[in-house]
Amino acid sequence: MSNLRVSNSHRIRSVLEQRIIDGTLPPGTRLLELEIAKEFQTSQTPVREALEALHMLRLVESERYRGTYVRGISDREMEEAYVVRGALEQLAAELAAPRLKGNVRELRAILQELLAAADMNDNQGYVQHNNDFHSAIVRAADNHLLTESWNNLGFDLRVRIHLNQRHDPNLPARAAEHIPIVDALEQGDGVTAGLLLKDHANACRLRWRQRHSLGKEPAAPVDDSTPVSAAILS
Amino acid sequence: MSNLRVSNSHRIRSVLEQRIIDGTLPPGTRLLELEIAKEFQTSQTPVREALEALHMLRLVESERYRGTYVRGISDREMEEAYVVRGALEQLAAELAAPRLKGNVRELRAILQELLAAADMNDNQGYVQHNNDFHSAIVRAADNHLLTESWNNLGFDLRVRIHLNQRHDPNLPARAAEHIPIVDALEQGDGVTAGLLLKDHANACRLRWRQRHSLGKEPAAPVDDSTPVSAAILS
DNA sequence: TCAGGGTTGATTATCGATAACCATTGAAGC
DNA sequence: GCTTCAATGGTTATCGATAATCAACCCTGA
Repeated sequence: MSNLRVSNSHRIRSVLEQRIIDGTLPPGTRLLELEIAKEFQTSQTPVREALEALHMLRLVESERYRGTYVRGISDREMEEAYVVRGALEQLAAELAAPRLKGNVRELRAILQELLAAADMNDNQGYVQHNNDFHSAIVRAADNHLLTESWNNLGFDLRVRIHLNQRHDPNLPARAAEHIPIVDALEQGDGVTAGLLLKDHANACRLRWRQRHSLGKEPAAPVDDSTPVSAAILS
Repeated sequence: MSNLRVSNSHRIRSVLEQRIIDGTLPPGTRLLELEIAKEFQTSQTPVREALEALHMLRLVESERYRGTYVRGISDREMEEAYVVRGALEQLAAELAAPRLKGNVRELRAILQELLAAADMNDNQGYVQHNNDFHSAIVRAADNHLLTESWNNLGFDLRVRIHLNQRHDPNLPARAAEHIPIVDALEQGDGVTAGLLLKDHANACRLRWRQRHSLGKEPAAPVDDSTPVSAAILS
């Protein structure tokens, strides 16, 4: 094999990941190790490693001696992810505020791109910049485990998967929710920024529910606690 | 090979994990695939899978073509973990409260064992029941992703690793902190329980700092925000 | 003495083949 | 017809060997 800078397993992982995201491999699709190995002109070994990695990303499921399948992401799981994300980002804002006080140049730049993408109704761009925005705040918190936990939610993956199905009809309004967050961080007010981020995640969750599980499962609300920030900001 | 109910890779993973935890394999130890394979009478393949799993647990580090090493857990990482744990458990309490209201029999049972272990100064038991306690609350939140994020912190592992070095000198006092948490949950007051859990994590973090990095790194505080619950409970 | 570059030993990454395993099927017994 | 169980086909789990890669060492020439 020629000079390979990335391992075979990594290459296979990337391709399969992309296919799952763009819907080429819909949920339920069976992933046969030898079949994939044949396609990528490799042996079974790197395929197994790639599948294991996808398993960690929760993109596939596997059963011993039974095989590996593409995993669907349920509306319920999506809602759960929003709830956890809200809590993690609230914490991130509180930790990041001292560092970002008077130093939000990068954040504002991302915000501009986000707003521009929203105005042009550019979904792809919106998702990208939105992820950059939240990621930047989390990284600014300077807590490696927090960053890793946030990444492990695989939120970008989830969103990109579902984006190929249905997307938010009103991107500009959604993008505008990010403005006061930057303002609060610029002033070093982490508590307010945190509450705004939490509310933002919750709002996204509710919009998600409206668009997908229209009125479904009202018996088991995931998190309908009162948005505390409403009172603070009024 | 005889009738194996668990895979070789899983068996190897468990043994190595235990050795890392109990200090048989101290941080920095190099893990040679073929050497381990020889010891476990297997080929390199299941060893590789085991090492990959340990890598996901952040117990080892590996570099391409360079090998795998046992990873140390720094005091800083330990503090980071406490901060994230506090946020996740605060959320867990809020979500779990409706479910646990008037239904904390299991929690109280665990609490009794926890208090008993603390009184007997039984470290092993304390760690076990303490983990059960927090785990029970997280599971009661009925949010799979939250549970997984919490598990991914690998808190039990971290504590068990460091437990073999130095442990909390006053277990009963620490155990007693759990009592008001159960009380709040029994009344369905998730907000209070959440704040108590957050404070509890923070207190653990500060005790940790006192015992380990005595007065070190005062320049970069991880999270010294005021414990909000103090005001609420007064 | 020292810098550069090829060589070697050690180790991981990958391979192709085999063993272990599960679900299904179909025949035999009831 | 229904149940039981052994044979079968398809797939994963594991194997032992080879290729790829890296770091350290040893030359060589200045």
